[in-house]
Amino acid sequence: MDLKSHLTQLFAEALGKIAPSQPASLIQLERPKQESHGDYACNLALLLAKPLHRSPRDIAAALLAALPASPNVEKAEIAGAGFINLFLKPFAKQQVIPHILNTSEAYGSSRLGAGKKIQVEFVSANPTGPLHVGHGRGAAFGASLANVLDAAGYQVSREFYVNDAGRQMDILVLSTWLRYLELVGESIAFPSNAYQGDYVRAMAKRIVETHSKQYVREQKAVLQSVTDSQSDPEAHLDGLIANAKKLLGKDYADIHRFVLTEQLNDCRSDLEEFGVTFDTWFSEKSLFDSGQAERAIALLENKGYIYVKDGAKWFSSSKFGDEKDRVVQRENGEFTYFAGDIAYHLDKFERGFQRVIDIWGADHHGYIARVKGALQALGFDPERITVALVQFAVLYRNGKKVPMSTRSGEFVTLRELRREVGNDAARFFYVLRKSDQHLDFDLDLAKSQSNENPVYYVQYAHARICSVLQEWGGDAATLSQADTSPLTSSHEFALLRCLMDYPEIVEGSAREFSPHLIAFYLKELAAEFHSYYNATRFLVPEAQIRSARLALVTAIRQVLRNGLRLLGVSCPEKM
RNA sequence: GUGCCCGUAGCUCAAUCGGACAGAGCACCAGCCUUCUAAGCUGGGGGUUGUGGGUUCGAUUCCCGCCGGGCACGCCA
Repeated sequence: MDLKSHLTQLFAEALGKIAPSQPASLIQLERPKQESHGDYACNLALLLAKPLHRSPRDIAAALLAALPASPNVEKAEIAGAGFINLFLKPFAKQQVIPHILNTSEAYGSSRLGAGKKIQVEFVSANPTGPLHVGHGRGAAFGASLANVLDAAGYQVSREFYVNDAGRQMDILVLSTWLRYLELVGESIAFPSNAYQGDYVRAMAKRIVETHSKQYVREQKAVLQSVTDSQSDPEAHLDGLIANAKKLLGKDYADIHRFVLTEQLNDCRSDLEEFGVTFDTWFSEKSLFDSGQAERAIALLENKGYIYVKDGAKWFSSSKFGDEKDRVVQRENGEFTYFAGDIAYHLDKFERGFQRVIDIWGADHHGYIARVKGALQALGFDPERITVALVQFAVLYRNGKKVPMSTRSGEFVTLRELRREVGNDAARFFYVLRKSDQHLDFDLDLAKSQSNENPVYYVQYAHARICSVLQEWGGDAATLSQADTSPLTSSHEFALLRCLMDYPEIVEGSAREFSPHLIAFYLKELAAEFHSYYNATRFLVPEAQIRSARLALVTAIRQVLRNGLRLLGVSCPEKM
């Protein structure tokens, strides 16, 4: 049993003696901010004041008297309004070192998730161009969160929803085809609202190389009865797309497939290099091809939540907390994106996930109510879906905001960012903020090799420890047997406390879906270590003291490794 | 206009499912390398937590009003 559970048990026994009718679930132990308040504080007396109609300090005194003795507790005292503060014996704190050294990479893992199947869906970018720095944040956040949930004992599945159906893909196909026509000398004015990026030209070039003039069509036919781009740019695009489909026929499907494959491969390798991998790449298009969308809408229809208006089918989402009803099938028979999402979430639950986490860009927040509503209508508990909104990352270069727009081709890609600041800095910076906060990503700061850069600060602590152990030259495996009783300085107690907290940090991070807690914890642990390092020499002649200190720093190194691994950041041994 | 998110030190951000005197980093000032990595450390000044109420033994945290910022309000995806 871990220390905190042991202490909680003590209070449970005391509570049983003085107020047997009160539930033990009331008991909460917290880490006081202030050192003089001990190692753990319990507010049970304050919580009992009202139901017992007694003063908190009275109750605290009774609890204290009923508290069983423990070999781990030095003393317990009443403070403030009625807190009971526990002070641990040094031995109880020092024990964490052999515990960490024995459990190594498993230290911090827990059974909070109890093996439940949980799915984390993230990035899910349109495969219509390179990932940009906004996607990078979703990727870093999602990957870290998935790792944290994994450590917390969930059975985690990482999924990427591929938006391979719909108009944006058609625009990309059209864009590529138009660039292709340019290359083979059959130029048609390139619409300003088509995809402008160089990657489109690159794909066109590949098509020329592999298919020569196979996809050339008569200029006049391409522009046949297409709306003028001046009067209505969007209708202009749609007209061109319609003509492209008609003129290219099966060739259109080939280009579509080629373009999609290219983009997905690019996306996949980009993310892999970033340390972000997925178990499943789920195709939106497959939901429509397989009839799953149709089936999902039919299920809703059977339950009476679908009606027809203006020729379209509507889902009564307003009955489930949405502002208004939403179209699921258009007048022309096509399903909307929303229909796909209903089918997709239904599929998630049918695959047996108890919990589902959707990580979306903040601009999708209006979408939450309708998706949860649809699942509720289908008979599922909407609480099983958690939507984590990730605010946009705004890039700053030379103190100025970098403008971004995918369509205009004016954006900084995730690749460029990674090349510029490195994977480690990018991963760490992205999760250094709560996900629902705007992120100002300062490029100059992230790539500066200075102490302003938190990722180096944490990695540096790790490298320093490696360096010490190398200098020592002994066998680190023997340190788990070391006598840790000499560790009694204030620095050492601060570090022991920090190390003891790690499992709770991981649990809290999992419970609140907040990987940033790991990043903040690591900064704090590194700070405590650097401070200790400067104040204390480890490789001292006295064998007992030396072993104790080396055992401590080795335990610190282990926790730094465990935490950095959750964030997908490397642990260099030299810097 | 309606809905959601956010307002904390000069700047960028924390604050343990309501806890005790609100904490870090940067910037600024003053110090520390003959030692295991100075990408480091030590010390200092910095706050009416946007604002006005309410609930509570206790509020940065929960509720309401106002002010300020962001996002969303399509048979787009």
